[in-house]
Formats: sequence, structure tokens, C-alpha cells
Amino acid sequence: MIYYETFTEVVIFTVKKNKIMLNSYSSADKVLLAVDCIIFGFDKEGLKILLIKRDFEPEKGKWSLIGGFLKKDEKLDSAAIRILDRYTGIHDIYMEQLHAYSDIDRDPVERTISVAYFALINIENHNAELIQNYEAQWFSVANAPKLIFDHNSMLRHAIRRLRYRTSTKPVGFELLPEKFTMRQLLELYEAILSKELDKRNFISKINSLDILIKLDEKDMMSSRKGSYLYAFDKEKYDAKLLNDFVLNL
Amino acid sequence: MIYYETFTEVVIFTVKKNKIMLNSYSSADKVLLAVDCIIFGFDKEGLKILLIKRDFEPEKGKWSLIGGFLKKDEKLDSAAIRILDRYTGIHDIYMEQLHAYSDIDRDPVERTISVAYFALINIENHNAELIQNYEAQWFSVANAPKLIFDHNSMLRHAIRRLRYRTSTKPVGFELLPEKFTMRQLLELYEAILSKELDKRNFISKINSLDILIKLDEKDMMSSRKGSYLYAFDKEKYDAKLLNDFVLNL
DNA sequence: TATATCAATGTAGTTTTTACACTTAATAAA
DNA sequence: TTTATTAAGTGTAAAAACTACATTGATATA
Repeated sequence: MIYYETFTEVVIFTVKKNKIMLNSYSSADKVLLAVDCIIFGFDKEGLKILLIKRDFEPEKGKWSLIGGFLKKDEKLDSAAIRILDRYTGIHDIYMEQLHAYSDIDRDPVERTISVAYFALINIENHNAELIQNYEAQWFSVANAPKLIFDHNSMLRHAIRRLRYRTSTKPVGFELLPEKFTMRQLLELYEAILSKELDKRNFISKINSLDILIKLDEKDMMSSRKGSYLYAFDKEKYDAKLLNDFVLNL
Repeated sequence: MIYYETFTEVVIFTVKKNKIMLNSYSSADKVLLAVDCIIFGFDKEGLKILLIKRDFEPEKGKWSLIGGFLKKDEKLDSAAIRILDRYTGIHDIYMEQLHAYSDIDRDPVERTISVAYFALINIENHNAELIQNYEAQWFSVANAPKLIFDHNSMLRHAIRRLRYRTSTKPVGFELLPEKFTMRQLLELYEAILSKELDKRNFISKINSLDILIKLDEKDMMSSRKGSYLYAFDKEKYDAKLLNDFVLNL
């Protein structure tokens, strides 16, 4: 076993059959790596996030993002998927890495770096199981409670990213049921961007993307006349992505 | 010392004076956390990145981003600043966290998660010391060499982010000397976006931002007529940032 | 059958973006 | 000193995108 100080780091290596084998980066510190998920949902009341009540000290009883630790042989994306599944039973949804948070004392228990992910799920599809099986609860994004550690900061970043994503990806469709009305879509975008949008302009911009299928079916819940249901055309969207997607609302 | 399995994680805690003190998250794995820097520069030849030749196995002799390991009591931003300073002697420059890379075998020596940062520096200001004191070397972004590990992928992401940043921040000014001509600025943006821009439209868009100071001085190097030098007005820019910056080129 | 409610739809005015070419200033060469 | 050369500097018209805005249509309920 030989120590060798390079310009970069001290490394430990052995020589086997004339081949140098590095065994570790000896001088480097190892740290805990957490993954926290900002899970957005949408229903008729607006844009929501899913939180859990922390059940141990410190900060017991406070609201928290859903999180967990990265395992040794797991990549971050997989950890985020695993953690979300464990708390919600949900998988196969849109997730995106947000940012790594590393303030020294962000977690008072132990030095922990956290990589935040945000996810988009559709509440109606999952709500029943979620509330029954897990201690998670939906909160309106607009008046989210005080969260532990730096989770409020993560949430703010996630909202900013989500707003930006609306112009880049058809994120809206991730948050809605498979069939939805134009009004629902409009209200979703209004909730995300937290501004009012002109209905006619919105519809023509959405239509100009050419990624919606107008169904023959109507939703008769919302009005006497009934409003047509739409579905998202994944194929057209995938084709479109190649030439970049831009949507200015 | 008591073990307690919560819904989230196994934790270890002690009870002191009726207060529960958590000591660690026992079940979680610790990992090495690296920071890699994509350092962009610009000169008359175009957009460049700074690379170093790795001087130990594996991948000895291959080109690599500048990187290092996070220390125990250091946050990621600080590590990025430290590492950049160590390799280039440069500090006080624009840096931004890019993404965390965590493929299991991305570093064959040992499991390492890397958080990539990108930085913008102005070559002319720093080149001499940089080349003399360190083994770093500038490469044209357009034909960068094959890099170790997943560094090419980091570079691709960084370029994408840099392109987006042009519409959000006046990144250009970070890459130019204090005084610069409109032509230099134009060529920089052309290099970043890798597309041709119309000179007159570019100038009027830049001017409409109202963050440039036209100096009385001319650069006589580039032409017989000479071209006016400009400087970046940080104060106006800072004021402007409050109402969001948008620049569509 | 009258009324109330929300869905659906098009256009004109304004702003923004694009495409495009000639004149000017300074210097070097004749 | 005249002429030639080179890149700098400048404006406008056409096209495209965006905004603001109001009436009619379908149906359930009174």
C-alpha cells in the first residue's frame, strides 16, 4: 500500500502485475447525502405540496419535505424514486433534480448534504391510497407551513424552477388527470405562474403547440353546456421536443 | 445510547437532562463528494474551457475538469471557490452550481458523487499566471478533447446552462475584459449561442438593457476608424435585476 | 319557455422582432 | 496630399407575435 500526493489529492494505491490500482481517495472526507422531494400536486383548490410530519427529534412534529438518505449503491435519481415510492406508493412520474444544499449546519443532527428533487403528480389519481397508507398531507403552496431545516428554501427554488419549466416542458399535463378540460389546464397554469391568464389567448397558445387531442367526450360537471375533454398526445410531444419547446404564457 | 427506528431512518440518540439529543443517522451510508468545475473563458479565438492533465492513474494523462473533494466543514460553494483558486489563483468570479452526478461507477476508484459548478473568467486578465503556475490549459469548447469519467457530459450540460443564462444574466460581461468593444461582445454571444447574430439588432437589444457605459476611449487595434470601448455598469445592472432580466438574442 | 351559467370562438391594434445597406472615421499607401 | 482600405456606426420597413376584448351557444333549472 503506497501513499502518493498528487497535485489533486492524496490517493492510496497498490501495484498488481505492473498495473497501478487505486483503492481510495484517502484524504477525502465522507459525508451523508440526503435526498428531499418537493412533490407538487394540483386539484380544484390549487397547487399543492405533499408534506409529512416529522416523527422524531429534533423538530419532531414539524412539517417536512419527504426525504431519505442515499444508499451506497444507488444513484441520486434512483434514491429520489425510491423515497417517493416509499412514502406515497407512487412511481413513474416526472422528477427532476433541483439543487444540492450544503450549508454546514443545515441539519443539526449531523453534517448532511441534501440533493433536492421535485416531482409532479396528479392528486386525484393517488390521493386515496396516499392519505390512507401514509402520514403525508397536502398543503396549499401559497400558504405552506414553516418547514424544518432549509426546506422552505428548497420549496421556493422548486416553485421558481417549476415556473420556468412551464415554458420548456408541458409540465401541466403531469399534474392533471388523463382527461381534462381547458379550464382545468388554464387554472393549473395560473396556479403555477400565480397570475391570471387570458382564456382565449391561453387556448390558442396551447393549441398552437399541437400536442393536445380533443376528445368527443364532455365533462358535464362544471357547466350546463359541458366542456370538451382533452388528452395529452405524448407522441406528438416527443416528436416536438426534438426542435425545442417554447411556450410563453 | 438508544436505537429507534422511525418511519424514515434509524437514528441514534441520547437523553440528556430530559432533552433528546440526536447523535447520528446510523443506518445511512456516507459517500465521497467531489466538486468539478467547468471553467469557461473567451478570447479572440472563441469560447474556451480550462482543463488539466490528470497526473495519476487511472486515466493518467487524460484531460479532466478541475476538481477536488468537499471537506467535512465546507459547503459546496466554498469548495468550488477553493478548488478554482487552488488551480488558477482566481477568485471573485461568477460561479453557479450545475448538477449532481451520481452514476455508481462514474469514478472507477471509489464511489464518488460529484457536484459540478461552472465558472466564467476572463482569459486575458488571468492567462499569464495561469499557464505559468499551473498545469491547466485552455481548449476550444467546439473541439474539446475526450475527458475522463462523465466530464464530457458535465461540459455539455454546462454549455446548455450557459446558453440559457445569456437570457437571464449578463454573463457576457464576466468573460470580457473590463473595457470591451461591441464587436467583442457580439462575438462572445455568437460563440456561446453558436449562431450568427445580426450586428445592428444585437447592438440595439444590448443598448435597450441600459447596463452599458460608452467610454470616451477607442480601441484602435481592430480597425482604422477605431471602435468605442464600453464598460459594464454594475449598479444599473443590480438595480435592473430586481425586475428580472430578459434578453432574447 | 324564460333564465342563468359556463363554454366556445375571432379580430383589430399594438408591440416586438427581423431583415437589410449605406455612410463615416481613421489610417496606410501611393 | 490624395486615394484606397477597413471596420464602425447607424435606421427603417415588413413580418410576426402578443394583447385586449365581447358575443353567441348549449343545457339545466325555475
